[in-house]
Amino acid sequence: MVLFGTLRIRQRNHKRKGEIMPQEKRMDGTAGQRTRGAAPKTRRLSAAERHATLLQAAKELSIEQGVTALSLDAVIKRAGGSRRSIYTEFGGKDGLQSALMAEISAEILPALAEGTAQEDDLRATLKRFACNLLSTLTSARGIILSRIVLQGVFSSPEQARNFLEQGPGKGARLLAKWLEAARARGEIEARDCLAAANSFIGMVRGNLYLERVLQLRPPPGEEEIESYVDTVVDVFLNGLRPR
Amino acid sequence: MVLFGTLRIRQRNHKRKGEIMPQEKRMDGTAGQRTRGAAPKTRRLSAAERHATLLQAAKELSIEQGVTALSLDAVIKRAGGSRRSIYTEFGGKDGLQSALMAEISAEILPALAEGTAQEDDLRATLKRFACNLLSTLTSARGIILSRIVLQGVFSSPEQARNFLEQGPGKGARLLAKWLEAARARGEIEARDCLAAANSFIGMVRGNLYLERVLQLRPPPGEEEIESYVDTVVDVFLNGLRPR
DNA sequence: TTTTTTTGGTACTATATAGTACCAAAACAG
DNA sequence: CTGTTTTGGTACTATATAGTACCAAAAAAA
Repeated sequence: MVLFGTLRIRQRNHKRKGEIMPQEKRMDGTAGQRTRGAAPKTRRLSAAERHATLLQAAKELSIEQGVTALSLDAVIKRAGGSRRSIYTEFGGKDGLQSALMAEISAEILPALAEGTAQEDDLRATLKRFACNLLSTLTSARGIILSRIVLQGVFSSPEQARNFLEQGPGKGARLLAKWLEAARARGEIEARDCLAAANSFIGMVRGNLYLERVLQLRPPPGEEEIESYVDTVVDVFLNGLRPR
Repeated sequence: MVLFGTLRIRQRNHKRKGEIMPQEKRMDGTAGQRTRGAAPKTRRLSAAERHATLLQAAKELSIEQGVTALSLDAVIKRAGGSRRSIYTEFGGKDGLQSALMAEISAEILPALAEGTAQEDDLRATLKRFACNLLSTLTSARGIILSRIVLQGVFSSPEQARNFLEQGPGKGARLLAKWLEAARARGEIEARDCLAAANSFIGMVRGNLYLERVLQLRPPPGEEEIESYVDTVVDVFLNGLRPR
């Protein structure tokens, strides 16, 4: 029955190409007879609840189908509520995506550049840093964020720059400082500590990150990460040791 | 004659999704008055030429605006010819994208796993391999291919697997063989040569590849690549040297 | 040249989906 | 309880774009 109605409508919408804007546009009036606005049965949500629910639904859908496939209809269908709530809460699709990205960034980026140096143990410092980096990057959230950034390169290059700057870039600078301190103590030998830091981060990402972004494997377990990081740190530190 | 038959068939296969098929569909008739099929003025192209031209246009547009934004209208507009040629040549958008991907893969993937070992000089071998890998990966084509793969993860995971397998994966296996040989000669010390190879490749990719995929910088010059690779190889080989 | 086949160009259909309008019911204020 | 505001649900518009139909002109065949 309902289906019948929607089919009718669909057959009627020609007149594309932004044509002259027909007079008969009938922006309402006479609408009394129609059976619109049927039956709200669920409890009303608060603004904050709606906001969170919508974001959550968007996040899940992004994980499941990719960010490019994210449609407002799907978000509404999962989150409940009406299309309008997206517009009141986020201003539209762009706003929703920005909010999604901001939220995930806030969760992820700090973790990518996090770490405290243990003055007396560079190896332990590197290991902790690398484990944290790798597990964050390859986590489900890290992967969504990566994909959002990757797929949005053309529409918002600033976001891409920001991601790299605030994430791996910041991490590399932090790491470089530690390396410089170690060099000053004579523990390692290196020409360009920032370059070395970037290499290290690249080495840590290795294949795992690529495989994760390409959806070819589940997130690694803690042991897997630790074992891989052990090897990497060994090679790296051995490579930098004074001769 | 026969050919005619097949064309007809292709033109006729609509009615997807088994939809309701409205009565007034007016599958022609009365078309005599319309001024369709206006004035073809350009020379006709051969099938091979059309094929190549379309692919080239698709490639350029993918570079400029990203693969997800690729539209058939845009391709036709750039390549000339008619929409139909896409369907006769490639069968549709999916076919075009597959062809595009196949073409770029054929150009790129072999280069990612290319290299010849110089028995007597592991360092030089690694350097050549790394330079080649890095310049290929960060080239315009390498980046398009990466993006196609990245953006198509959900629609065609096999392509993603294939990319990783035939590209970096194959390269890592090749590299691992060289490392094993060097280990047998006592030049290096390593537990797991394949893991070491993967680390090395990750190190080579480093930040450059990420920056390129994110469209944050132009392709690196030869000197930049060589200088970076020098550092990486130094650290790596030093890290593996016997104690 | 005349006939047949192929193809460029265009019109058109079908569909997906972003965004808007609006009713009626729920929540809320008094 | 009564009137006002908010919001869920739906109808509807606008637009982009994949895919189809088909004419007429160009190329090829006869």
